[in-house]
Amino acid sequence: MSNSQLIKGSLQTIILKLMESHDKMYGYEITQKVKELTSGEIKITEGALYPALHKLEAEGLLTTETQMVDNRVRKYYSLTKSGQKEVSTKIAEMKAFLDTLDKILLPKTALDS
Amino acid sequence: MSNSQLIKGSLQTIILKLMESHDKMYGYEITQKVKELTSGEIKITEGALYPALHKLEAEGLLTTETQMVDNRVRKYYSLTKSGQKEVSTKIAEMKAFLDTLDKILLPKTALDS
DNA sequence: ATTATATACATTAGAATCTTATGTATATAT
DNA sequence: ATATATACATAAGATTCTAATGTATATAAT
Repeated sequence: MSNSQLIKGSLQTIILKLMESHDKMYGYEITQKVKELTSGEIKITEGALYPALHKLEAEGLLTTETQMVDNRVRKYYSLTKSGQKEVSTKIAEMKAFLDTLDKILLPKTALDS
Repeated sequence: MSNSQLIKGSLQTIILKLMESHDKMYGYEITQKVKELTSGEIKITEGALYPALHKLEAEGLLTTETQMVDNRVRKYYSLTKSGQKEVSTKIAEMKAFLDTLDKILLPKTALDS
């Protein structure tokens, strides 16, 4: 993510969640999809993306298959069974954390607006 | 934060936001307040807290005054003018990021529940 | 008496995750 | 000939965290 270093650690969750609605995706496609979905507000850099993909593969959450398309290599990633479970876990963890964070960040006068 | 390493970079925002509703706070007090507000779900470790406080002070967002209480040293932190402005900025940035994140993490069938 | 816990500060080693820069290679548009 | 897009990847350095350690006082428990 090239912009806000505000929140680190969300990249894995983003990747896994995207995979949930796409049978397979390759790295470059992920960067473009995220840019498209967020109107350019989140830009995933290669230096963050590829290590994250390699790690998710090493952890058994993603598998790969390489294809040649237009004389260029594409490495497609897909969710494994384990990966499918992990998506739900990671999303739940993030929601829980954000709910907890709200307890601090929301003004006590929570009935505003 | 002892639990989720999911979200790094939110500690500064947490500290500044807490300061907004407390004229002055000392380090240990912050750890207890956060634990209390989040029912023990977020535990700030000293290794994260003190460097963060020192950095915020170095950036001119916090000032300090030391007091002796019960024969123990307490270092009180307060928001500077600059710090007061920065709270709003940081909160706005975090909200913006979370809104953007939702574009990816929320299922397309956004009308669900 | 001694040990554990609470209060209160702080630093350090190591891990994890990011940015920025660089590298290789093909294809297309200017 | 150059820039941009597509497509992979690594490496140096920065930042931010955890876990461990250190110092010191006060109090509660055994």
